[in-house]
Amino acid sequence: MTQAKVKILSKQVVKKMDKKSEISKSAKDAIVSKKNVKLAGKKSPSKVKAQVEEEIMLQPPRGMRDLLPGDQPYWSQLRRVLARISLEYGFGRIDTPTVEYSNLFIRSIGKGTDIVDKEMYAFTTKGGDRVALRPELTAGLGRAYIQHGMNVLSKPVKLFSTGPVYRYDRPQEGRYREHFQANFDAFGEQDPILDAQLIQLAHRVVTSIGIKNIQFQVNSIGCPKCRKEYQNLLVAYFDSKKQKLCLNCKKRLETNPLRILDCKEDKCIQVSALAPQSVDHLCIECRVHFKSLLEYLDELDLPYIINPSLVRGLSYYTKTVFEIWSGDEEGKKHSLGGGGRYDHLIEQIGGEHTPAIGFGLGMDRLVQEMKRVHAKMYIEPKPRVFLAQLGDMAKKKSLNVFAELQKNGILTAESFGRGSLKSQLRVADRLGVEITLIIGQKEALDETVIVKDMVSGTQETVNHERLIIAVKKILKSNVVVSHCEE
RNA sequence: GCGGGUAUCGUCUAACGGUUAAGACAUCGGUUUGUGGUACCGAGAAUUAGGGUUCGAUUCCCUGUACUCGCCCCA
Repeated sequence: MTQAKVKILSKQVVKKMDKKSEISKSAKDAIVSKKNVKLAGKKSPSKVKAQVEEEIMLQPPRGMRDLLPGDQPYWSQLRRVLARISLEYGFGRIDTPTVEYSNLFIRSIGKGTDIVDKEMYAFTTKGGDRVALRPELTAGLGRAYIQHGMNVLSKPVKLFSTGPVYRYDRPQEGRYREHFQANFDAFGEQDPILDAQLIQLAHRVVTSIGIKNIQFQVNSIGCPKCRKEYQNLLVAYFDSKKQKLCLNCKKRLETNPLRILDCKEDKCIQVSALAPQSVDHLCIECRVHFKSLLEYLDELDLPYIINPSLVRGLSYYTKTVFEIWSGDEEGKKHSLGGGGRYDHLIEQIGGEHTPAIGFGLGMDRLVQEMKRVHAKMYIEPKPRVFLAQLGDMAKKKSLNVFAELQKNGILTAESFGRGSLKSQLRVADRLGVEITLIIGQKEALDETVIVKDMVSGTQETVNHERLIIAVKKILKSNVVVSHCEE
């Protein structure tokens, strides 16, 4: 942002604030309440906070949240696992923009889906482009695949990506308007062994972060050819039972009849139970594909069930679809991710025919599960040395001493803003460091440092040049703390 | 988008319609000027916002907001 812009902006803010405070002042005067008497002479910070909150919003927009330092060990652990496994399975990392043209999503995910019709963060830019915050990762990956001519690479082209995705949904536990997904996609291979391999990969990720009690649900929704025939059958069936369906499903009969199978209304479940199932109406090719996938899965010994009503909300899927669920002690199920084959997506958005398969994992939900099962997590290395300073001259020296320690690989904590040695030692003690280095007026003049062993309480004064060696010597004699807790 | 529940210091919890809105934990400072723990002392810190009922509202009613649960949908 240019300086001029900043100036204009801050002017506007000031103006706005003046206006607001005027309003609130007059409103308060009008009331002449006892509360004001109470407030007289005492500036209530809460009122100030409320006012600021109103003006600049001390909260992110709905459905957005902060991932605080306390959460980060879980996220680090998850990212490490993802990075390792993507490498093992030969997936190359790719990052695509958060914003794409709206049409990309409309063409790929499909009109009539909730994601596109109701949940997209779509807007028009100043330049008049119709764009949207990505509601999922696959569309952007497909676009990048075509744009960069990845079809010339040796197949399958395996891509791994993580990042935020956006859906204008009603927030709930484990559901946010901005959430993070990890996506694995393989382009250019139609063999069902890929389907099985991706499910295996998903299983490895989920179990590697310590989540147990996983179940895969798989289904085949066929190719455009057999699905069309099946869909006709289904529509005919539901049409005959139309009066027994819920209002929503009556509409779905026109727009997206497959989704009726997914409806949670009792009466619809009853009707769906007797409906023709997609697995019974697959064409030969799709049936063979599904059958061999199941054979691979049996071979892998993965916990899976066939769920004939599994449909998924994105219309680009063909043949294989699957979801990953975890269950807790109370029998509640949590959806962790899902995916499937999308053999026609690439040509739908302008590429050559490219069979492909992929899946997404909800990282927020994985973290949630990690917390629930108390999964082991990555422990950041803790500083084992504290640097304390006393007096102006020492304070000036301390920055350089600090930098020197870090350069030598000695992770050091400090609290330079504090004045008294007492309060600094208190911090050092709380941090549980093994050594505290003290520089006072005298030491600053003599070019020395006091090295205090926090365990024994003994201390010695050493010359500047010998500082690093002396510190390392004490650290080495102490028991080395493991960085990763098992 | 629809329905239910909840809302007090940073966190967790108190307060028959009348209290200076209390406590614990956490934070910061101090207990003689250059040494940690404990203890002790002190400080800052809240009624989600706006209306209404009432002599008087944290408490009762309405509206907004946020969170939360279920639905819808999804990861």
